[in-house]
Amino acid sequence: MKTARLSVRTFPAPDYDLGATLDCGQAFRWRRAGRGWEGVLRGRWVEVIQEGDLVTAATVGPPGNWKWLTDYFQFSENLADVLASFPPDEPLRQAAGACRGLRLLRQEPWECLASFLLSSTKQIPQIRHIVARLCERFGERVETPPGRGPLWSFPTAPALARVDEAALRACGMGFRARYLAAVSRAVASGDADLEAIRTLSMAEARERLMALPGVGRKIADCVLLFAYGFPRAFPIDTWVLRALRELYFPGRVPKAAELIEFSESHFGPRGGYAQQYLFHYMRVRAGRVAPGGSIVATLPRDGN
DNA sequence: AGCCAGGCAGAGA
DNA sequence: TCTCTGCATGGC
Repeated sequence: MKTARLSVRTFPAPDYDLGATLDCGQAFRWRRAGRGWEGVLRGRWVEVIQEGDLVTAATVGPPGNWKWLTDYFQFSENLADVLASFPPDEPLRQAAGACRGLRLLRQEPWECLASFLLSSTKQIPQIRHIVARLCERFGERVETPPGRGPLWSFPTAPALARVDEAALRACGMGFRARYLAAVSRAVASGDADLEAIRTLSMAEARERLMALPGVGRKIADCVLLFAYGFPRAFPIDTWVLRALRELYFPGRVPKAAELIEFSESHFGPRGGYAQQYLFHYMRVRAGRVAPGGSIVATLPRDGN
């Protein structure tokens, strides 16, 4: 048996809280591994460890130019610019203070779409569990270093299109199986072209996504933000809904349409980032998640 | 035991 | 255009 060859590289990652970023509910496949995290990117096992302003990544086999990894983690995004783009209101000041270093990833559209299809009225740990079973049963085994894993790639759309709906349901996804089966077939057949969506405006891209069964405004906005990188996409889920109501409209209950309008006009060109800060802030406040992975304490404090 | 979870779609008003 | 409800499953 040939021994896997490990490739290692360190990247500068200032103002980056890797733990919070991987654990905040935008991606569902990362798990703690010793001092770091391990997961699968583009069918490839990856481990990432943060030490201060540096993130060291390890993978198996030739890594090429590592673009597949740097695109995903968006290390070169300047967080100070993002925070400076936020409106200077008190809720966001609190959220930014509580979630230092929280980042948006840039995920692959298919995995992101399929994962959020499974997310409706599910708690984040439950989504992780369903996705893990889906990968284990229908993904491809990924090469891992000795003593690590096993891990599987996220199953492709054609792979899931071949699976019986009952087998999907057996992963614990309940009524969402019908949607996942239908969307898998649409993507596998080419009726839905996830790559072509990259070239569209946000409104057009949202329209295409919402045409898929089981994809409404919220799931579409998650994919627009987390996969396609539309910076103003602002998914409003139950947590963000509560944040908007409690923090921005105390004392009355605005309707959904008014909140959507507010979210589009108030939060600026990086509204999606603001949304993720509010989301994470609410969950931290409620004790649903640690403020930032175990690593947050090693982040540099630059005063104020 | 009953309520809620990173919602959506269809029905009825 | 709106509000209401059923949908599977699991955690608390």
